[in-house]
Amino acid sequence: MPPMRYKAGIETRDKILAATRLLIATDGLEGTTIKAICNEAGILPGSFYNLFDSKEQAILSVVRQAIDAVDPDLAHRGTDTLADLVEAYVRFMEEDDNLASVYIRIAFSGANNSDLRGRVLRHHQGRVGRFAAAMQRSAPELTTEQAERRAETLVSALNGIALHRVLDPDFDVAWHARVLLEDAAAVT
Amino acid sequence: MPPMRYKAGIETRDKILAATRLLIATDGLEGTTIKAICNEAGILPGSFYNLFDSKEQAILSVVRQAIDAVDPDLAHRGTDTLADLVEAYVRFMEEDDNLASVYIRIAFSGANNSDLRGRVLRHHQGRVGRFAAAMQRSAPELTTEQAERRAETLVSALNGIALHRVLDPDFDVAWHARVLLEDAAAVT
DNA sequence: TTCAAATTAGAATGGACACTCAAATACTGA
DNA sequence: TCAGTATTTGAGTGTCCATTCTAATTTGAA
Repeated sequence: MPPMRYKAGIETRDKILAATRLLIATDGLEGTTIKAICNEAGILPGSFYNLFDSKEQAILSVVRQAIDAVDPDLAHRGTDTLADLVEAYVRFMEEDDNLASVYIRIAFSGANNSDLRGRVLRHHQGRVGRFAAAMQRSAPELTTEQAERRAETLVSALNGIALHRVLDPDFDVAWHARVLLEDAAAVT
Repeated sequence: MPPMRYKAGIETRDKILAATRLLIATDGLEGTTIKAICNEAGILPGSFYNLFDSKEQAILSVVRQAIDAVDPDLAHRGTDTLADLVEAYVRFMEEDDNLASVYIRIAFSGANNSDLRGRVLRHHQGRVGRFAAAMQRSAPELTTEQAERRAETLVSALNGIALHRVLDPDFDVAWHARVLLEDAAAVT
């Protein structure tokens, strides 16, 4: 595995990642074979293995992209409202179409693979934490544990919405997400 | 494929279905191989193919069981409240553990297979319809379309909860489902 | 008890898959 | 231009999978 010194290698690597991303998003993990990736990228298996040690490695790269894209670092400021967080998720799903499908498909299809599972679970924890913090900011009477639990409800429900959209591209994510948000807000 | 006249055949068939159900629930579709099924059922491939035409057929049988179990025919009376429907779903998930996991895993992992996809989608439609009807019963000011949309939100969100539980068996489905229900009820 | 049919055993087949490798070609710094 | 390394090629390897087949065994009705 020579270390990509020439332009051609970098371009091929990008083509491979784009192909992998597209395939996971549209066909799921089981449809994402080396042959399919090479086909989509317009290369041959030898080239793939010149740049990646394994299929797993390419998939992990794409998953990392997806996880990074779910909540942009805006959220780190610690001043976002719940509405901001939900809106960011909705925007991600609408704009970063394929990456969003990757995120959802991996979170649940690939849940048996230990590497992927760990990565996704850790990310989910952080995500719930951020939602909980935002809830407490707007409703300080909630204990941390109460906020965590309600945040878990909301995040899981949002994932359900996102999941539905993977199956039905016309599903109006923005509308349904807003309903969940408003319902939750009306109570707290 | 001789037509199961003897007791032994029926027992073997049951063992195969139980093994398939367990494997889909715990390992997902990709872990459900003929070898694994035979292993779990304590038989050999020859016996499997004496009773089923294909692996697909066994899986479809299990999926049919799961779909039938999601909402027992109680719901057909057309007098259920939203709370009844949610409670029935929660009970299904808590009592029929493996079948519930099968339902969720198939709905999303197997979403590429045309046969499974059609079956699951059709079932989902009916399910949303029943939730919408219950909503309209308790809030007659809603138009049919409004009720349908809100029902879709709730059912998707519930599926998100159910999905989370497949990944984390300790997830408190009943509690989170109740939160969703109450939040939705508080608004309408 | 007997016999035809049901059931099981278990090796064998063919295809798809992830991955390897040696040879050919393309690139770029000197 | 040229040498040396990056990159591509495409056929090949071994493994695992679903499925098939034939011979053996078991069943139960008469």
